[in-house]
Amino acid sequence: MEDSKKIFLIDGSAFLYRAFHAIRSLSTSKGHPTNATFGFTRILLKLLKDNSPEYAVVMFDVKGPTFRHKLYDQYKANRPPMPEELAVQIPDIKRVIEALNIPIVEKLGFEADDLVGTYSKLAQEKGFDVVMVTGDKDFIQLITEKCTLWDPMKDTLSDMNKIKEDMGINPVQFIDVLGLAGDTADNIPGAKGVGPKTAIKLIAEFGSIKNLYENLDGIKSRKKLYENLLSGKDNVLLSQDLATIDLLVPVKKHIQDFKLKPFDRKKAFELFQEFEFKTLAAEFAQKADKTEKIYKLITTSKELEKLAHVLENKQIFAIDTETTSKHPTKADLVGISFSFRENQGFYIPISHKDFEEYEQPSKEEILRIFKPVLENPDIKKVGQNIKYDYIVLSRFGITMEGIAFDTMIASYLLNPSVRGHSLDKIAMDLFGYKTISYEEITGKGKNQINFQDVPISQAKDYACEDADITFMAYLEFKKQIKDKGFLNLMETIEVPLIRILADMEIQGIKVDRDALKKLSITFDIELKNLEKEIYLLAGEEFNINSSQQLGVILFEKLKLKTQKKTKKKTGYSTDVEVLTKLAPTHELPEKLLRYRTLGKLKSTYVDSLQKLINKESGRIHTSFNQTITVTGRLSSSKPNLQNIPIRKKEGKKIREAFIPKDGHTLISADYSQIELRILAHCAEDKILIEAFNNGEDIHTRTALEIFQVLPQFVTEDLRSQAKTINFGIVYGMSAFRLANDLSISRKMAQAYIDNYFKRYCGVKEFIDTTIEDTKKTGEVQTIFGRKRRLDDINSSNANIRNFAQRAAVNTPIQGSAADLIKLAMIKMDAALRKNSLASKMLLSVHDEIIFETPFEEKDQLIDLAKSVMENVHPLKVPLEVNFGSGENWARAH
DNA sequence: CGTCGGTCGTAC
DNA sequence: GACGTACGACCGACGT
Repeated sequence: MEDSKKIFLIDGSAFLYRAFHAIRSLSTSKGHPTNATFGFTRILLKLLKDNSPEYAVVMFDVKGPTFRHKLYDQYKANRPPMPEELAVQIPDIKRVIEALNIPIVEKLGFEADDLVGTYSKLAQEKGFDVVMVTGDKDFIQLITEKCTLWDPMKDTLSDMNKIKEDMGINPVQFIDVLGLAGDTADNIPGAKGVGPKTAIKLIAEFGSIKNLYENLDGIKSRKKLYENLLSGKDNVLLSQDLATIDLLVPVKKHIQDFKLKPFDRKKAFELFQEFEFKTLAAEFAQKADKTEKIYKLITTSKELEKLAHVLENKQIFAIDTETTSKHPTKADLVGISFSFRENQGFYIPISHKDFEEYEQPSKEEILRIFKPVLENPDIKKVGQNIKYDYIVLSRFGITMEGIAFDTMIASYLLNPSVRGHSLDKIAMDLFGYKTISYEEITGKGKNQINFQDVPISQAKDYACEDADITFMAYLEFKKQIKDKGFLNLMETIEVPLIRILADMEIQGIKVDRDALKKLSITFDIELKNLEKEIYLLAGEEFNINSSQQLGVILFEKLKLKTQKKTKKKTGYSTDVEVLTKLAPTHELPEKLLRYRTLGKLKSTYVDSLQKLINKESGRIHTSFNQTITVTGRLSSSKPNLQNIPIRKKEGKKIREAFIPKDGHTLISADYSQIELRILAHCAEDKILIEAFNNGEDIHTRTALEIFQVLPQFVTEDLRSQAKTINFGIVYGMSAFRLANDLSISRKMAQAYIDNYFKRYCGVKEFIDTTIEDTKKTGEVQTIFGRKRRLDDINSSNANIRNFAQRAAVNTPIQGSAADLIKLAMIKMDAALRKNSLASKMLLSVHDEIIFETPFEEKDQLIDLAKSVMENVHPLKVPLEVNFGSGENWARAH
């Protein structure tokens, strides 16, 4: 049996509105609204993807009077005009539909409904199965055995049976239902007092409006209804006519005209770029035109020497390495690619396993020919995440010099709020290129092969493209970085930092594996015991790590007092705050708190750290990420060494496992109150500046100011409260939160905050003007000109707006601190070299630098670091650095 | 079996 | 609703 053909009749007009309202706000960077276009496009693409229809057409209403207006001059009279924001998107939407090669039908004097009705009839006559795609219930009347109604947004399908079951009527009787009930949205009156429910009941009972009126006496007992129907008869008959979808619109196009053709991918891509639909654009992008590209494999000595010679005579070139691992500190070089001209690339295979028909140069030959160029500081290099290449080359025996630009960092500086600055993304953003993906070459998941096993010819295309696009992106980003005022930041901070971070990663930090092993065992024993106790107290075994299961135990089984819901309202919160509050009422919460603490330490630190000890070096080599945070801070991962515990007793044990190598000591240099000092500087607050200039204890000073007491009465408790407020101010803390943290009333908390701002009026003014300025410019910046856009600051949603306001205040402070410590690292590195010290910088933790120093260099290092770090950049207040040293990180801090 | 959002906890 | 910036372990829902 042959399947009959299917056609989708899409009610475009209904979807305009639904798409418009479903997505609250979306617009291009120029402010052109795109929410409806995006919503519409998404529905359309999903429909096409899920159903792969052979035939489809989109129907639209045409602006202007229809036959219904002639019938009834009040038709749709109460409907407000289409919002301007939506109206301007209609041409855009039609362009998208055209690019997708889907036919559009519209006709003056008729609504989309009538076109759907007419074509539905025509299609069924030709033996098609019809799917009407709409959210409009009026279409129910068109449902037949061969015609169904699908609402893609609710994903509900209505057919004959469903209507019969749900309403007890045949679909065609729905016209009469609408006649009785009317439709407020369309200003169709119907009968007074009769809504959809009553109307359905009546039609189910009487079959039709005609029959209802012929037998109206039958409902005389229901007086009100009877009277309403009687007096509203004219309206009902009119409404019935208005609700009837026209099946005989004189249309020109034939069903055959609705046979779909493939998308015009190029057109669609260009549209999606214009509308800034990044993901969609990426989907529709084309690969770069290979005929324009010249990608060459370089293998023979002659070719290698020629290439090296060409590179030597370039001002700058792009370099990219292919390796055996994503982690640079254990990656071995597999190949190198270069580019120094758009659309060109050269690939040197070095340690591919399968040579195919190619000869592969030896490591010695590569070193002999390329080491001089790569180590020449006068020949500049650009890369995409060139820190990675630097580390890999360093392991290969080449210390790259002359790093001049990094496209990943450029992309980040231009917009730090974007997540991810991969070359793929950059290629898409700048050139609309879809690059060959790593997975395309190596496969993914368990089938992924090592780059060493990638055939050389494929590796060549991939590697050359990366170098080529890096060079192209460099040319473009160089202009943008200069034009937008980031050149100084780039050249004096970010680029010099690359090599320093790389050296720190290469250096790594020593950990005492045995100490971690012992700790793991100790924790494990206590965890096992806690587990037993918890099961006993709970009366059953469950997964303690599942906050969901735990919530059920605590609040349903044991009926403990519920405290709060989780942030996303998915269930009971069981966080530390809740458990602490519950602790006095039951034994279980206490045990859970202990279990959580130990479990966290064991899984996140003790066990994970051991796995990341490098086999060659016996040390841990974190990755410092330079392009992650929105404020300009560095981040650290694999492992994150910026959140190693310190505050609690058990946590300290983990820090104790970080140790110096033989004959060395760990030295920690940390900026004291750097953020508050920056606040003092930016806000030019008299009291804050005075306090820092006098070397006062800032928390004591704040206590004195806001509690209005004499210095001798500032107790440790008051100082601690003031400390909370000092930190809170930088984060935009509310009275609510402060009250909670200090266990005081909200009123009291508000009074503290008011006092704070009264005394530190410069801070108050700084906060206000920062927010005002951000509203105007849409961005904030740090002392060194690092910028972050905060368009949300003008959001109509108070939550979103408040969030942006807090970020607006915090970012210049946190970001400036990041700038300062980065600069300090750069100057420190230079100072170590200049003084020929053997000390190494190992880590940077936001306001702290950790050094590994030979015993005999300790005093010299501290003197040097103190002078360099405290004088890194003049501010309106002095910078102060505290030092600690010891046989482990805990002692050093 | 991988992905992803949610929750929780660690740091500055 | 209510404190900024990160990373990551674990759970559980969901898709393949």
